[in-house]
Amino acid sequence: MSKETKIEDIVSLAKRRGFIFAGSDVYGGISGFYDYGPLGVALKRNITNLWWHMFVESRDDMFGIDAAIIMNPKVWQASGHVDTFTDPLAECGECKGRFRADKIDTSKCPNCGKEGTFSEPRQFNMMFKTNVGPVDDESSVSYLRPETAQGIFTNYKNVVDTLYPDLPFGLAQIGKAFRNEISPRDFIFRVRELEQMEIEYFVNPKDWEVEFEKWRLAVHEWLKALGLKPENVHELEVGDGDRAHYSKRTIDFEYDFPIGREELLGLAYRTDFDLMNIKNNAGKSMEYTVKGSTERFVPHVIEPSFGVERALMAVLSEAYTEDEVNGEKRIYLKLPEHLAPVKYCVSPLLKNKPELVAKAREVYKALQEKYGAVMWDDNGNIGKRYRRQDEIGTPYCVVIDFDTLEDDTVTVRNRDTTEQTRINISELA
RNA sequence: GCGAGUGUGGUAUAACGUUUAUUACUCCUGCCUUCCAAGCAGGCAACGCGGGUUAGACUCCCGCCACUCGCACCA
Repeated sequence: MSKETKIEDIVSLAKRRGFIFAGSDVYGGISGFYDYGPLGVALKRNITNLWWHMFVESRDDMFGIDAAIIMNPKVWQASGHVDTFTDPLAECGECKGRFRADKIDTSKCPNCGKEGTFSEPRQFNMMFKTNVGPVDDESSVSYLRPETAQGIFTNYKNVVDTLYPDLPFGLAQIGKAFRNEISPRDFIFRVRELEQMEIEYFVNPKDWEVEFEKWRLAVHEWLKALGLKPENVHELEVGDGDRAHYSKRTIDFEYDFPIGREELLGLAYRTDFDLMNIKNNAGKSMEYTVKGSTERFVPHVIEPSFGVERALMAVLSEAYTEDEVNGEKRIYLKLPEHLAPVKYCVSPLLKNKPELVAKAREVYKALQEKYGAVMWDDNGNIGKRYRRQDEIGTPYCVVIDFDTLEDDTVTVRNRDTTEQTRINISELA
């Protein structure tokens, strides 16, 4: 990321090149929702796929899950979300302070001391409400999940009953969550519909510190794989007063976004809080019996929680680069190859030479079959195509020229260095 | 949700109470082009939405929506 990169530059590029659009754009947009265009989907998928590969497919102790977005409302009562988020808040007309109407004497403002200035209490709940089934009353109310974690906890027993994995083991999930934020801000940083990649890692309580440390290191590996420079990543040890009540240790991983240093992901030790909240029909907690022993306990949980949009925004911020070539401004996305939405762009050097076009088509087809994410471009001149590909972060441009017809070699132009090398078609990859 | 500000093609912008709303880049078509946004010809494309004032509103007024910045919120 260039020092002076502004969020507007990224927003503008994201729209111009088909990465990210305002939600419902043609109708004037809707606050807190964004849509992904062709390039954005590709980039986002590359990120989530990388995560899934890294934390699920390549490990023996991790299992995937995909729970429904709408759950039994009891889930949100047990987790505390219903109570926590239905606070009636009243506002003082004098100092604009907001207070729990059920916790204070609303005849006098505890902040400025004015009397009789409070508004009627209003409900502020971050959960999106909906009704399940044809009846539209209190009995049918449920919520769009405000986090994916509960979908994992509620399936803990199902997984243990079916696979009975050794501890420690983890369940991973990628999915949407919804929060009715009062004021969504900063592009895709704070949104009302978001995607999370979450892991609940179940451990023997005596091992939590060791496992927590392993996860701390694993998180850094992940951030490295995203191409984020270590100097832009910061660990914030969340202090006693600031942690959620159930957490004994939390590290916020922050990133130097163009909007400032903000939270990118969280790593929390949640003790046995979540599993203790869930009881089976006999009122029993989710106990785990260590195989071949009589040791029984409710596992403790370490939760690495990743926001997809924030990862995406960090990747874009890190990759956005402006420099000068021949006195002209060049904008390019220095994306890691494995994240780039398009891996190769194939062009004939000249569009009006049928033999070049035919040969280029051949190469294009071959690469597309092998990699999928390949683009064809024969518009304008070659320099223009390079710049176009630069803006979407395509690492390599392959050009077919007259020599290709003779000896099957092509020019491969590197996005970051703009250097060109001549290689045989068979060596492409 | 509160306060302040801002809304013109995809992006960035100009002007104006009254002809067909300016310009650049992008984009599309054709010509040309033997490696970094060249050139020529043509083309698509905008006054956020609704109401009011007016003979006439992109321009003035009101409401809504969206965005930006503060506050608050971020369990």
